[in-house]
Amino acid sequence: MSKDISNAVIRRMPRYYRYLGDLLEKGIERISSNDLSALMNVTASQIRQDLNNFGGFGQQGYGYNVKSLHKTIGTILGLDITHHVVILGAGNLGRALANFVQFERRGFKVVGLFDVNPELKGRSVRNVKIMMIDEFDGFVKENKVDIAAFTMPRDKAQLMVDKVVSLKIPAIWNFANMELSLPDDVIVENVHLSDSLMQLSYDLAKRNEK
Amino acid sequence: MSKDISNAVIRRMPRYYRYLGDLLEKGIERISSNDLSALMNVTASQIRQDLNNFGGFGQQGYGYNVKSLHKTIGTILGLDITHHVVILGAGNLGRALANFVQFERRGFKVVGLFDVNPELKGRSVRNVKIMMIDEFDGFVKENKVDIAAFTMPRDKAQLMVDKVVSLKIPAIWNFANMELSLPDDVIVENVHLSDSLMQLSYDLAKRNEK
DNA sequence: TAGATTGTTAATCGATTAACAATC
DNA sequence: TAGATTGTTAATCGATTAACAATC
Repeated sequence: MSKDISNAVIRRMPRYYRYLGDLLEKGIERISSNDLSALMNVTASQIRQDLNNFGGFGQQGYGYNVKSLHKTIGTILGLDITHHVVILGAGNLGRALANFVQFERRGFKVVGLFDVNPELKGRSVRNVKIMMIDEFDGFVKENKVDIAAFTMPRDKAQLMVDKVVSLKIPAIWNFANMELSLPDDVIVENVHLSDSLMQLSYDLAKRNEK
Repeated sequence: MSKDISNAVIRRMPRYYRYLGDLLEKGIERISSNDLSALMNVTASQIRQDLNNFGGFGQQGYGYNVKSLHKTIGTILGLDITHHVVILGAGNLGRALANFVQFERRGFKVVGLFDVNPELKGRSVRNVKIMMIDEFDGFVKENKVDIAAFTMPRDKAQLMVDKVVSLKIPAIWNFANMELSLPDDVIVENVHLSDSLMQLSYDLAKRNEK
């Protein structure tokens, strides 16, 4: 039933989810597209269009039930499924991700942390032992792994891509500041911190220009 | 001279910059929009349109000079200007950012790291001492600060927003998993790791559906 | 000069917004 | 029932792609 929903829509879903989560915490039961639009600074029309890609979740004259909409979007995003994550690179960034509490709440379970630095061997982060990278192959063969987070230095990244592909890990969460070349069936989600910084830099430059 | 270039275009500039940097390293002197488009998996038309927003950087019959285009895009993005950054929250993520080498290469200089945890007091990361948050006001009054990176826990974020606004720091690089409510003249660049994870989750769910 | 490739206009495509009938 | 608000169609707007004359 994948009607191929546009990426622009998908990218907005986590934001809806976040806002609905906040409303839920505040104990708000229902909300109209109009009120939500004021809160989120988008048009009510867009909210209704977006949600209707997945089905009619609202009710005329009432609006949307916060709790059930939140849950539904969670399901759409696959947050009710547990994903097993390995983190490749146990430096500050890798450890930050391993400590990231949201992680587990959203169904992402860190099952392994790998590094090349022998000093880190045996240390653990939130009950996950840091292993050496030469144990990686064996580990993946023994354990289900859905996502490999790339937090190693840039120069090790392409090498690990090849490993990940040959081990048939379906998805990569890429923090290495480079474009990974990959077969089409591997899912990649890039977090280019460097690009984000450049955007900030541009905005500052434009501001000063005025 | 800000003709208000569309955000879609701006968001693509860092990627061009990255590719051109790679080409430069490989010693490639010139490239046509056509060759670059094949490399980057976008249309040649889009490349030419994008670049022409800022001026005619190419030459008919020749293409684009890699080195000068790289430099020009760097200037457009404001990478030749030094920005002073404070990191608010010296946990793993804050320390990871402080260690981020790209950072300084792009004109971002970490001038201060702040935390509430007294155990961290006096420790330093890449020659930047960790200070206590109560020293923050004084520090900002003595030093130029352009960007505050928000790497503290979510519940401290809105409090720090108020501080940043009253101290007139122009920009926030936000890693806290929440929407910050801010006056319009404060620049914010959000890095919602949580959203990125959800996107990944969605892609995995869709894949499994097939 | 001939060939290549840009800069730019025009055509197409897709995404957003507006409007309103359906309906709770 | 009357009022509110959705779901959805139609209109608009903006972004991408195609095409080609200009020009190096």
